[in-house]
Amino acid sequence: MTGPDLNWDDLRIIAAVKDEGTFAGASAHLRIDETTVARRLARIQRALGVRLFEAADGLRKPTPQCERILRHISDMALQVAKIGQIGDSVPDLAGRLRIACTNGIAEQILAPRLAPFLAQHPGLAIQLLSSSENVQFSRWQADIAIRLRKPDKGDFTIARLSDMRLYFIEPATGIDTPVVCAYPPELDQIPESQFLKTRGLQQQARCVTDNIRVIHTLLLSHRAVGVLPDYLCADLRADKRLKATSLPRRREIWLLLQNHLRQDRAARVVIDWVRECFQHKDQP
Amino acid sequence: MTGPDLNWDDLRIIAAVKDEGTFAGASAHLRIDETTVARRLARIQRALGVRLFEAADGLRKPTPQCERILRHISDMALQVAKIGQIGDSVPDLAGRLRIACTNGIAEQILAPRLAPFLAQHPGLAIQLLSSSENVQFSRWQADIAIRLRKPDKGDFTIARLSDMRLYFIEPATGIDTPVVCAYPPELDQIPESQFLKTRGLQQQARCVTDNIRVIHTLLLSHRAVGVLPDYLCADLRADKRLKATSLPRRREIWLLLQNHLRQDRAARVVIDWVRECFQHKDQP
DNA sequence: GCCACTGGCTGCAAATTTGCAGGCAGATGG
DNA sequence: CCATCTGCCTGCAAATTTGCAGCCAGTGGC
Repeated sequence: MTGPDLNWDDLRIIAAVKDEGTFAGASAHLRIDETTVARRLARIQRALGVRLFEAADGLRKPTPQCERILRHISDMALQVAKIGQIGDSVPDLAGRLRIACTNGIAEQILAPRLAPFLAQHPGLAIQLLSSSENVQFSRWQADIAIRLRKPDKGDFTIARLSDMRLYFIEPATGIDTPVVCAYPPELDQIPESQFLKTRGLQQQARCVTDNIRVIHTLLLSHRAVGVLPDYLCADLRADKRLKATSLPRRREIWLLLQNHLRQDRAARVVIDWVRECFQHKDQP
Repeated sequence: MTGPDLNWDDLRIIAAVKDEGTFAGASAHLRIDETTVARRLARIQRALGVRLFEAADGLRKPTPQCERILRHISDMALQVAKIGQIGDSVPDLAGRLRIACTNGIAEQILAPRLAPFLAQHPGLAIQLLSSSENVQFSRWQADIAIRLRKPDKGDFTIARLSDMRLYFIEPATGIDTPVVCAYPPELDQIPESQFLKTRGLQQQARCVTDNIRVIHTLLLSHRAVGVLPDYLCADLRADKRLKATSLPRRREIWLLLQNHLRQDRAARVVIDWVRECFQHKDQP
C-alpha cells in the first residue's frame, strides 16, 4: 500500500542513513537535525511496514529489504537530478550578495574557491566584507555573515555552518623564551585566549594581534608559540621543526542570513557554496 | 541545483495537477486541501526556478519544461510503487476494526464491497456497527465512525469523507394525496426534513421513519413521495413512472477515527477502502 | 439580470514538523 | 578509574505546514 502517507521525501533519509552509517552522519549530510533524521526514518518505516536498519558495530546496517528499497531510491535520485537539470537550464541565476566574515576565512577558505564558483555562475557577484570587526548585520550591511561565535537572536536566520579545530603550535625542540603570540584583550573569551591563559602564557605575550596571518608568520620562524585555527595550520603541522597540539575545544562557525533572502535562489546557491568551502577547508 | 530544498514529495503535486487539470481536482485526488496544493506547487516552482503551468480555458496546462519534468516524475512514481510492493510483501496486516455508520451506508455502500476487500486482506476483520442511533464514539465503542453531520470536536480525528446528493422522489403523473414519507422529529434539522417542510409536506406525513429502505419501498409503489440519498435512488431515478428532483443542498459525510489508530496500518488500509467505497457509490 | 456553483487565493488558527537542550549509553584514551 | 567524545533519544519550544472560513472572479442556467 503506497497511499498518500508515504512521503516521497522521507525516502531520501533512507539513502542518507545507508550512505553515512549513522543518524548523525546522515544529519550532517542532509543538513537537518539528527532527531529529525530519526523521526523521519521512523515515519517511513511505519508507512512501509518494514524494518530498514539493524544496529551493528555502532553502525546502521540495512536489512535485505532495505537494500532492495535502496535500489529504487537511487533510481529516483537519478530522476531528481535530471529534473534539477531541467530547472538549471534556465539561466536566470543572478544577484549580488555581500558576505561578511573574518580576513582569515575570506582569504583561506572562500577566496581559493571563489573564481571557479563565479565562472560557473556568470550572473552572480560576491562582495566579501572581510575585516576583524563585526559588520553590522542587523543593519543590513551584509546579506550573509559568517560568525565564529553563536550570535544573539535577531531579525535574521541563524544556522550552524561548521566548526574548526584549534592548534597550539610551538617549536619541536623547546627553546628559551619563545615569542608568545596572543590575541587582544577584547578577545579574552575565545578558546584561543583561554587556552593561553591556562598555560600561563597570555601575560607573557610579546606579540598581540587579531591578525592570524601575522601569528602564522611568527610561528614559521620557529621561535614563537601561538594558537591558530586548523585552516591555517596545514603547513605548520607538516613542519618537522614545529609541534602542533590540538586543543580540546573547537570553535563553532555560524551562518547568518537576512530573512528576506531565505527563498532567494542566488542566496541559496551561495550558501551551498559556502558550506562546500568549509567542508573542504582542509584540502588545498 | 537540486539541494535539500527540493522536496521530493512536492513532485507528486505536479503530477496530480497535470492529471486533474485544476488545483481543486488535484486536491481531491491527493486528499489534501486545495490551498495546500497551491502552496506546495508554488514551493516546488521556486525550488526549480521553472514555471510549471499556464492557466488556459479554466484549466492548468503544463509548460513544455513541465512536460519534461513530468516524464521523470512518472518514472519516480513507478519506483515508489515498487517500493510499496516490497513493503506489501510483508504479510503482517492484521486487526479487527469496528466501523459505526447508518444502516443505509452499511448495506448499500460498504457491504457490496466488503467481501472482496476481506478476501484481499485475510488478516483483517471488520465489525459494522450499523444502526440508526449514534454509537458513542467518544466512549471507544467504535474505532471508525461515518457521520452524516459534522461532529463536534472530541478526542478523535475528524476528516471530511464525501458528500451525497438528495433526491425528492414523486410519481411522474401526479396523483391525489400521495403518501408522504417523512423523517422523525428528532431529525428535523437534516436537509431532507427541511426540504419537506418548505414544501408543506412534513405535517402531512403518513409514514414517519428513519429507515430509508422503508421509504424506498413505499416510493417503489408509485404512490408516495419522499426524500432519499443518492445511493438509494439509482433504480428510482431510472423508473419512468417516478420523477426525481435533486435537492439544492447536499449532505456532507464525515469520517471519525480514534487518535491512537492514526498511524495504524490496518486502520489506514480500511479508511482507504471506505473512501473508495464512497467514490464509487454510484456504481453497482 | 440574479443565483448557484466552481476554482483559486488570503488570513488566521490548528496541527505537524523540526530544532535545541539535556540526558543516557557506549567507546576510547589518559 | 575518570574525562571526553560520539551517537541516539526525550521533552519542550519554535518554526513551518496545513486546513478552514471567507472572499473574489468566472461560468452556466433560469
